[in-house]
Amino acid sequence: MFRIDPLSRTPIYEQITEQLEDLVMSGAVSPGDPIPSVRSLSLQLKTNPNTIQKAYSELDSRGIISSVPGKGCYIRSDARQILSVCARKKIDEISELCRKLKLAGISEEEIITAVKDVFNNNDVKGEKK
Amino acid sequence: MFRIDPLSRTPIYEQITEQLEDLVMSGAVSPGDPIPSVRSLSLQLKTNPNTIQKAYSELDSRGIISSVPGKGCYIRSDARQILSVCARKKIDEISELCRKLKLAGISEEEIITAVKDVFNNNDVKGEKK
Amino acid sequence: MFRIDPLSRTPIYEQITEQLEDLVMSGAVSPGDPIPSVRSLSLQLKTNPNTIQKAYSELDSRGIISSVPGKGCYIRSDARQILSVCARKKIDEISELCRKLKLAGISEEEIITAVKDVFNNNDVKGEKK
Amino acid sequence: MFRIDPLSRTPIYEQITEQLEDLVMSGAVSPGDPIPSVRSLSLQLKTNPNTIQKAYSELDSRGIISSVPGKGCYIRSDARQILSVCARKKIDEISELCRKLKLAGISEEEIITAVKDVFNNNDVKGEKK
DNA sequence: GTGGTCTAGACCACG
DNA sequence: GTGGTCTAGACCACG
Repeated sequence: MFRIDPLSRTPIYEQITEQLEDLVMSGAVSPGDPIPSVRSLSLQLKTNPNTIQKAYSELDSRGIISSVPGKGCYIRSDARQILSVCARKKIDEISELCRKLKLAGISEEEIITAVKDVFNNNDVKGEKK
Repeated sequence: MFRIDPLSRTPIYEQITEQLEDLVMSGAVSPGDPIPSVRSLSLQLKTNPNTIQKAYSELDSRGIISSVPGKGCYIRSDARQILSVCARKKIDEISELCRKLKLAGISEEEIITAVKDVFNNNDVKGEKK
Repeated sequence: MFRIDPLSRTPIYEQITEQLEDLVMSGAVSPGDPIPSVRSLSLQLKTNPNTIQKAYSELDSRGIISSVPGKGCYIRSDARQILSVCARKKIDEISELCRKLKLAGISEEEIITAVKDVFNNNDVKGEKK
Repeated sequence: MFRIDPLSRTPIYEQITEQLEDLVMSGAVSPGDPIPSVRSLSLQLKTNPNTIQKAYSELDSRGIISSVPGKGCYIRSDARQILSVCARKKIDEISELCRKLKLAGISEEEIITAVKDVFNNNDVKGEKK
């Protein structure tokens, strides 16, 4: 379910939150679905339980998951909507990157080609067509 | 010349390097131009001189500026070329963001519109049309 | 692992980067190997942690080591290749020294003998034959 | 007589000492020859007189020049011999560089070729044949 | 005045 | 425990 790179620069807890959010958005997990317990996931990923705990707390505070004491964690019903709203903020990030690319002399076409590539292909992350 | 947000999670020294690189790419500063001395900038931004020093060292090692002990720092002649090469990497960042937006159900058109907006307008950073 | 001369004019942090690079090239340390933590090395060498940090940051930005916050630092897989490329620049330094030696009346033979000595013998650094 | 690069990483005073030593070794200046006064050289090179003073003090303490108050500075009679002795130390620097190059997998032949190039050609510094 | 190095010590995020 | 950032303040070489 998760793939962790312990040597990555992005913190492990962040890799987890990011991947779970991706799973929610892609429909791989649905509202109401249970997610692994802190303990089981920490064993599976061979990470410190505190790290998993931090990831789950983060997701909880964002409204993505809900942890029910004694019962476990599950995806909240409005998880997708929340993430959709967040997604729009990423458009601003793209605009900001475009501004820098424009200054660097990169053409509009080159960027649009990159955007279209993502939407035309069912690329797995990082895969070359 | 610089605007620092001491409460941001991006380190102060990184805010400085980023902003100076933007100034170079936008043509606001040109090769050969002097940049503020470590001490004067530290006074102006109310940060520790070491923090400025770290930013300048970073820029020096990247080939953007040249620090001449006893004289000051200035923009290197090939600064723009170096940054242009780096800029291409930002396209990958855009692709990654697009992948997430695609999952979130954002349409290709919406993103392309945002890209075109940047290239069509002479937007000042952060300005709304 | 390291020998520091605090009275040398070459900065402590540079003595460290240089020695670690030598250890990589000599095969004394290998890709994936961990290197001492910032704190432990600072205690061992009786220097300030910031000085070690600076050395490690430098090595990180050169691609020799990778610093993983919360985990430690280790030798990167491509460390040797990077250093091999850098090594070629040292040939220019030798040419420059030769020019001065030529002016000083030192014969070509004498220098070539010195070069051959290094390659023929398994000299430990600084050992006289 | 001197060519100074004010933006170079090597201090101006060191550029001066180095160049004067080269002039002595190449025979361009001879024992007993006068060298420019501090004031005239500082005007000519557009540098701070203190910088010239520092260079001359350095050369004086090494026994290369002698300054006679009220009369000026001149090359000492034993200047060449002193520099010849110093030159031998440069062979050690070459050996040290060779050790690193050996570790980096650079061949003996490649280095010897570089050495021979210097001795076979009357290359001006930095000139390609 | 300029940049560069270093120490001492604090605080942070991460695991 | 780990590395990373930052401040305060000292001292250095260079010009």
